[in-house]
Amino acid sequence: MPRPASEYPTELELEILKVVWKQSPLTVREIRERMAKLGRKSAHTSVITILNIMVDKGYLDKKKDGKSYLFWPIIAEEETSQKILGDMVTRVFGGSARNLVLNLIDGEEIEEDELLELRKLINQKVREQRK
Amino acid sequence: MPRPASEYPTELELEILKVVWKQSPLTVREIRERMAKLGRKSAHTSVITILNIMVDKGYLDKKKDGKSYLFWPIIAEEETSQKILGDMVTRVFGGSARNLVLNLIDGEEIEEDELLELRKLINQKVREQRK
DNA sequence: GTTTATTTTCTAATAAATTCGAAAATCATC
DNA sequence: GATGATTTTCGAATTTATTAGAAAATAAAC
Repeated sequence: MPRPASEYPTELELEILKVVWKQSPLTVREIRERMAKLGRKSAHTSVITILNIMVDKGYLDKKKDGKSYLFWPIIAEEETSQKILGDMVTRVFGGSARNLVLNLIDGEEIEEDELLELRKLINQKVREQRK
Repeated sequence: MPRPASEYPTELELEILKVVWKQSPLTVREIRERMAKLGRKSAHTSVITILNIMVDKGYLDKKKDGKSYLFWPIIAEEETSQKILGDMVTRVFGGSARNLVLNLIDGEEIEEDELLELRKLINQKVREQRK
């Protein structure tokens, strides 16, 4: 038994999702154009193939519109991100969200103003939970 | 042109790295035993194959010891986590570490005491940066 | 209604990731 | 130095992820 299928969108699928999360429904042509603009150039048929796989996987839905199809997402961005992130917490950080954030603020990824904003957000969250 | 090779350890490679980060050097047999204990049962030859790939990729080094080889990591856990995490910030959260943490604390992943500890850690980091 | 442009369907190829068996090599032991 | 146990080498198979061309379908335009 080789590699199991990913439980969440693959890299390419995520790029497509980002496009349709921003605006939808879109035709294949429109999705392809937006992907190209983001630096990912694929043949028209390649895009169709992936889109149909994504429909099969339950990430997108489609309906005929004249000669072509319209596609739109049926999974939400926030939940998808959460799933990917949750998997990373488990796999990379041994299940500890704390360790993830620790690693994040130890890297160079994050600036002081972002840190201050995070502190504010955490305070809000703590207050919310206490209600 | 299909999928490009991953820039950081794959899922299985990461499992093996976790084993050798914990203790090393180890023989194939020992690595295999520890993986089995963690729920990942593979044939002896499968483990060898992966280990040699990991040596090729520069994740591990090995040296002969009697009839068998000893393996140990030559990449650090923290840097590896940072790389994976950084890629996720880019790909999933549009480059915003802030958005990642926001998503994390909005999920159910995190308890109040962890939140409080995070706030403490952020305060420490802010103070450090100001020095 | 035939030509033309666009779109989809169908088929297939390629590389990465993962898997492992048969055979060869190695070392210990008798 | 033959026997046996363990280990590695070598070759190959399988599935996912990604890619795209040839042919067929569709709608528009003349």
